[in-house]
Amino acid sequence: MGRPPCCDKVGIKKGPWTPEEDIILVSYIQEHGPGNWRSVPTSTGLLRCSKSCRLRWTNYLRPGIKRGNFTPHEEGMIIHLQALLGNKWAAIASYLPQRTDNDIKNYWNTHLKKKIKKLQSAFEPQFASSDSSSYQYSSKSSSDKICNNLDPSTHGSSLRLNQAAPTYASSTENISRLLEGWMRSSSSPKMNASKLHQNSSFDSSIGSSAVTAPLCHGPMKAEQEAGGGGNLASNEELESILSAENMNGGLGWERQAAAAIDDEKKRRSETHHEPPLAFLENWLLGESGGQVEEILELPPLF
DNA sequence: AAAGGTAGCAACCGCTCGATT
DNA sequence: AAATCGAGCGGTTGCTACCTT
Repeated sequence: MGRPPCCDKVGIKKGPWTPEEDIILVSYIQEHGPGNWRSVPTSTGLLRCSKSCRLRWTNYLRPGIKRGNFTPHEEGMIIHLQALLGNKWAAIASYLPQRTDNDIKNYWNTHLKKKIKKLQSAFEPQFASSDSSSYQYSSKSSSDKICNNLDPSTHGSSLRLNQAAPTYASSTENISRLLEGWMRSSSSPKMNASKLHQNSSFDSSIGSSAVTAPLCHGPMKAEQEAGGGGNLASNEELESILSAENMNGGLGWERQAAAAIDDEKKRRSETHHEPPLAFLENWLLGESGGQVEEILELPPLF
């Protein structure tokens, strides 16, 4: 069945959003809450299509979004998750609650993909023929090498890893102040998202956003998105993985992760199944079990 | 100082899916 | 059952700032 475009494209403005448009959009959402995007252009007078309004909100204006440099730990998480999930940016974003899938995707394409390719060719000649867009661990030692060498502080990368935030972002920070009322109640991202989620006027969009997914639905949402249910391991497999992981008690977080990766590699080589994401969830989250602020405070893996 | 090249990122495009009418 | 809508997703594009020559 054919579906008409979200807008008739006549008289629709495209390109970068101006601060004035942002203010109009934020003001409208403050009053009505996000959702019913189709009515936003007509209600606000914005010459934008509904989809553009929604994207602007979810990728840029929505409260709780962290902008600017990615931390080494965030880099590490993205690399690990991309290795296991592939280009499932929304699923990856669900583990990095302050980042949008678009941000992560851009960061991967512009920074990490090159970085990994470079390291692959430098440390593992056998990597050279592989596609860096789907980086896989070939061995614990190689992953360790990569891990160690991804730390921007330990190698003189010419990449502009710490580029300042765009100047436009600073102008939208003013707009973000409009949202202070939402944010003031708590300084914790989890609390912010939770409180927002509790706010009935925002339930519809915030509750369904990828960024808040682990807060509202737990990482299983990412699991469902990435695996679609079809790639999940059986209960028996999960139990064996989890019990094997429990035997690693007392190891450091990084060693546990490496050990878990090793175990999973072995399991995958034996079963040729896709990774059960509960395994990933388990070693990423450890005991925190979805507590995002704890994830973010984990020691840098890279 | 100027021109050309490059990198980074915001935004768009096209598609799918689930819910609703 | 079909049509429509809202939302989500991944890939791609185009603008702009920065870098190099």
